[in-house]
Amino acid sequence: MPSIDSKSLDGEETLEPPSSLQHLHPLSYNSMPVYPYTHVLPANQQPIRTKRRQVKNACTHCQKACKKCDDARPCLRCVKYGYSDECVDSQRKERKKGVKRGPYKKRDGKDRAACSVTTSDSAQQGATVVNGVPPQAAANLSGAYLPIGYPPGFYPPYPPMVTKSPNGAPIYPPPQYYLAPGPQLQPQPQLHPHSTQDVDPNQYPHSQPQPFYQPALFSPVHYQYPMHRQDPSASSSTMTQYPPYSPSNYTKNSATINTQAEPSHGATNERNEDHTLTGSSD
DNA sequence: CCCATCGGACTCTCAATGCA
DNA sequence: GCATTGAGAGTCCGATGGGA
Repeated sequence: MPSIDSKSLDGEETLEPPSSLQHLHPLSYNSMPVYPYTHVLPANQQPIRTKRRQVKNACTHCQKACKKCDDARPCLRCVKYGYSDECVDSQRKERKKGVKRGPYKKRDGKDRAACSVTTSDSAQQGATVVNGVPPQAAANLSGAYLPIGYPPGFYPPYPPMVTKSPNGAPIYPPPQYYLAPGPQLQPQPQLHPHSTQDVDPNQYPHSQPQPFYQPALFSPVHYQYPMHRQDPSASSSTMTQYPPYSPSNYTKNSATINTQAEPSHGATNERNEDHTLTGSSD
């Protein structure tokens, strides 16, 4: 029985795909890809560390345990530990208002120049953001260190343009890539991390990155490749509003996810969340 | 090996502030 | 009105220790 790699849950190591799959995708387990994709950087350009990414709202269990959560409910950690039913967003305190802040310090020109194209955070991390594109993505745009399978320009703007609808749900731009089925692999028995029975549709939706690196565990047996839309603006001239997450939006077979159709969730996605390649746009 | 705990570094959010 | 700033609030890394 395969189990969810606890390291990838708590130790933040990314799931290592089978060696034969390592060229396919380097995403971390939880749909929150870490950029830059350090495995494609030359050794002398390996960043000290990548920027940590946070979910908007950790569930109560992860919050209490100070462990990494994810946007799905139940989150992976709660699924693993059997807290699926209790996996709910933690309450956030209202931000204080009316706090006086005093006059702002003016940054000198040198500082401004030093981070003219960086965020304060990325400057801290030594990661330069160029025109809204993460550093490695920028390199990819120029054709350098492009991971196999990623066409130039595959990466979305960083952060992605996300606006909010009147009801507060985030609105994402239409994806410019979709996933095309790749070559069929050896058929594998349908497995689920927690059951040999049918997957409970209320369980964690395993529709996100699995096809890229754990086909043996999750099936389908097709790899998928990101393909550029012929005409993104023609396919959807407006921003796409994502419905709130609902387990019914998922199926146990991620091959059935129509990555060109209305995305299945994303209402809780971070503003600067990278897009995954599985079409759920989070 | 797995899990719980937790200090503190890190990240994100957004009201206050400043400027055109 | 919009951009910038920076403090508050929250996340979660990583070390540590206990139990099976």
